[in-house]
Amino acid sequence: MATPATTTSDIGFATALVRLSHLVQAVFGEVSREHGCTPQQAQLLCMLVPGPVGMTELSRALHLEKSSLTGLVDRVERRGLVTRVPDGTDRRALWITLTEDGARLANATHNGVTARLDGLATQLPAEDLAFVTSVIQQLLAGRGSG
Amino acid sequence: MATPATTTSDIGFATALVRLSHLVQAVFGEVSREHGCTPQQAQLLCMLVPGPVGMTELSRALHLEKSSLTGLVDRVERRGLVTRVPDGTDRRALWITLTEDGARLANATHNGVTARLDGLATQLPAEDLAFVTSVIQQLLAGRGSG
DNA sequence: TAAGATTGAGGGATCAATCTTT
DNA sequence: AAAGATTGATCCCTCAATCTTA
Repeated sequence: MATPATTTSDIGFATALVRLSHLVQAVFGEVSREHGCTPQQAQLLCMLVPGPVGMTELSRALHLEKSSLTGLVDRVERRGLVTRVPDGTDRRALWITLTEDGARLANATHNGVTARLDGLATQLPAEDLAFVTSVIQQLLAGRGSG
Repeated sequence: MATPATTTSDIGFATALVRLSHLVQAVFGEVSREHGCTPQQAQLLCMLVPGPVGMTELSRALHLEKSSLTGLVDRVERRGLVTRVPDGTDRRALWITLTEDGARLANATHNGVTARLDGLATQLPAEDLAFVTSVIQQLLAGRGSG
């Protein structure tokens, strides 16, 4: 396990987390913009890759209020990336489904974000990378991973 | 250096970063709400603790467009947490200054967020914490630090 | 009553255009 | 023309209230 040289400005753990969070958000935003959509729209599309999902489950998965999701689906549907499909048995419920364009965009942005984030760690020894990933998982498990 | 037990669902580095980012954002939001403001307002106030700052420098520090900052300062000024002070020599420029209420809120939220994030790592051995912090710093240094 | 979804008000972000001062 | 700041249009979020269906 390599010991990284401590830089002159030694920031605390909390500050490091806040800055890292900003970096991740920035990467997500950049990649999405390159593909002509917003990061929120990209997140939504990626959730739909395995198959159609209902509004309620989507709002839980994306940690969004129902009303936020309504607006988000509105805009993404307007762009022709998803469609609202009525449920056969429950007339209240809707299934959000990817169009072909939506599926293409979902894959492109997911691959882009993953590549860019993994690319941040190319300088890092493989075992350090694995260790940090593992520690982060522990932190997430300690809370609701929210 | 302790080796954390690998959990059954072994997620990748990129996914770990995205989830961690969500967690940090959530903590920031919770603490700010407990203190009666939004996370963005809290961030702004914290920047002003050392002393008054100009609009242009603030927008750089917060990674915000000038227009976003105008609106943010508008709302925070309406709440009596900051004031716009004209520059003596340049009649275009403004200095954003904390009121007493603003300074109180800035300190309270900063301490709250730091405590909560540090609290996430209480289960972690001290040397693991230091190592992870150091690795994150390396990642940040590799880019523009977000 | 409860569940699924939408609407409306307000805070927050970007982008493009604008206005004043330098 | 360039710099400091604001305005307007659009997207995104929360919260509270509402409408329909179960």
